[in-house]
Amino acid sequence: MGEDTYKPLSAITADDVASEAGVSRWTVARAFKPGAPVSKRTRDRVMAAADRLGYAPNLLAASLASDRSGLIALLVDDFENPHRLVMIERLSRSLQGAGFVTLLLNMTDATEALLSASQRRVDAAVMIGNGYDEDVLETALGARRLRKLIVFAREALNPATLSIYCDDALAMSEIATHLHNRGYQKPLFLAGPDFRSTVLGRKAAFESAWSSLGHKVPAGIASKSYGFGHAHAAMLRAWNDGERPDVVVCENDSMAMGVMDALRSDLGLHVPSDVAVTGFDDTPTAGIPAYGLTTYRQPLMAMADALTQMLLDGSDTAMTRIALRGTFVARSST
Amino acid sequence: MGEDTYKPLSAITADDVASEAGVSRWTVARAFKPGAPVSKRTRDRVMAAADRLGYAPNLLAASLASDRSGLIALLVDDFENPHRLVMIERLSRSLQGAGFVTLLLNMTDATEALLSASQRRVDAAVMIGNGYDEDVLETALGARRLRKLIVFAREALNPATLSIYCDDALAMSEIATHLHNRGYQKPLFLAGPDFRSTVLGRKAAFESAWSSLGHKVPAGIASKSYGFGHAHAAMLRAWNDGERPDVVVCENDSMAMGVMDALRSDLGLHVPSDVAVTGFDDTPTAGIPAYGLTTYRQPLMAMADALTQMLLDGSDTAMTRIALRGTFVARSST
DNA sequence: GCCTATTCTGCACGCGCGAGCAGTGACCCT
DNA sequence: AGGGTCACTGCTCGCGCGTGCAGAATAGGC
Repeated sequence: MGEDTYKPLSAITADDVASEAGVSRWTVARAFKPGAPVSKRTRDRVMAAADRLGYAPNLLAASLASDRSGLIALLVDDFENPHRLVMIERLSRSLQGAGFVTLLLNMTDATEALLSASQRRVDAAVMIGNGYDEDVLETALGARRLRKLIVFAREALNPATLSIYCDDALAMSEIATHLHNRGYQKPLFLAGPDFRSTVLGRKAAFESAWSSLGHKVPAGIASKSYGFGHAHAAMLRAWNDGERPDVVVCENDSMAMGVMDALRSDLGLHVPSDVAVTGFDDTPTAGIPAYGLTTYRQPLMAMADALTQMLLDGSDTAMTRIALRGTFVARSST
Repeated sequence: MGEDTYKPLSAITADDVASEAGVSRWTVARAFKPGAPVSKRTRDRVMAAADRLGYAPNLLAASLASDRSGLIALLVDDFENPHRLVMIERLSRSLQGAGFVTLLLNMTDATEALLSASQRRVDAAVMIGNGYDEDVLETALGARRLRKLIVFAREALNPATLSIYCDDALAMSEIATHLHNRGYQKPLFLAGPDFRSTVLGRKAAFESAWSSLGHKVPAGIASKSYGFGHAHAAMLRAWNDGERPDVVVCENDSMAMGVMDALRSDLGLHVPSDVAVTGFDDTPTAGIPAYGLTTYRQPLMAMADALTQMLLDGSDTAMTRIALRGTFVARSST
């Protein structure tokens, strides 16, 4: 049979292949299932027939019948942050490698996105964001319908919620030590709008690390968003308010770059000689000569793989949180 | 009934709601379908019952029965390019607004990704990339199984393939005119590895526009990828080979930034006084003071909406290609 | 108050496949 | 050769819902 005998795939079912190969529908299914009890001879015959007809199993029907969809929802907010792209890429790659497929949900409304995910019967939902309120994870409309729910790249407040993240305490301690060794005295912490930062997050981690090096508690300001522009504005405001740090420690790279531009272009200062800057994430642009940002790289691939592994094992009962160590990256901004 | 009567969603079906509301299963379905013939009274009763039980329709089963999944596959490659994130965001937002949901496929192998999409019975597949060979779109294993296939942000070679893209001819003509007016004489076009650029793409468009302004055909070089690093290297190589342009016209912003860094940090030149640079896309970082890149913004939101509209109408027979006009953005790099 | 026109509502059937059991045949041992 | 064992194959039922039609209920007209 030539290629022209292909029907639209939607019309070809396991039954067609079965009669083409002279076996039953269930044998066809077995042929397509690795490790199923079929003789090599029939499997070959089935596969040949399937090939001839251009058959591929309908995963929708399979999901319905088996109650496992192989779909993983990624609920993402803050698309302004270029780092999101890296996360998404790592996750989708790791998941695809394990036979999962990624449902990308633009999370303007977390509850709605969770509902949408549950209606598609995803095997798990992964939260990637800082703008959502964690309470929705516990409401019925939110997450109770979901099989599994994982908070990614952020430590969940609720100890019962699974989360996979970069160890901020370790990270900030490395940054603090670095700054201490370089002789900086007056750090200013620039946090995002997320109140969590002051409880669990990087701000708290930095403060604790800096204090334990024998310094007094550093000053801190907050930006209206995690983006470049608001950080830029926040830096200018702080400077005009008389804040005179010798290093600005930022909660992420986007903000750090906003700060650097404010310092250099608007205030005419030099980085790092007048004021140094650190970031977090090691965004692609952080490494370019124009910035040379000292930052901290999250172990994204390891985090993604940990997630995939967790989904494969179903080892959700064992651990509820996985904190991984990243790598400190020193560049010319400090 | 309190919240505690919620069962895992997977256990609640339309039947449960039906008996709770004292109607038949099909009436429940109608209540959830806008515009279906149900009396307001019963619809309200059904919705109340559904609410009490925490019911939401199983979209997997619905897809199987109706043969429309509401899934749109996004096949993406080149995650290095931060511009991809913007595209993905616009698309997912526009599609979600129309009730679709996005399947994100990391396209390392286009054929495999297309197969995966077809097995999930997506309503359409959208190709976003420059690294794939368009031939796969016509093979049986590739696209013939797909209901609809749209090439996004690139003009399809095959005239029968639907595509939605920014009008490169217009764009390059605006850029060329701008450069001409500023008095530049010796542009160098930096293309990506994609051979298409020389036929349909931006390179051809720029050459034609530049020539029609009375100049001779500009010089051109190619980079090994669309990324920052290779563009950086390509620029240095060209310079060492004696190339002395007064402006470098790049196929995208990432490359343009690579070129700027090569010019400034490695060759000690000034932009734009020694050599000017233009990009394409208006990436978030293009606007920051450190670059101030003159570039061209694709009308992404309009492109995304055009796609959504096309999917809603099913107006695929009417048009096969939609070229939209973007906006030229002049900054300090020229 | 009865008949028709119009809503509504209920139902048989099917979407394509998976789980788990029941059967068929082959192969081996005594 | 007969009985048992194991490898393989077929099959019944069901996943949850949509489609199209037939039957029931309601409204309107005289």
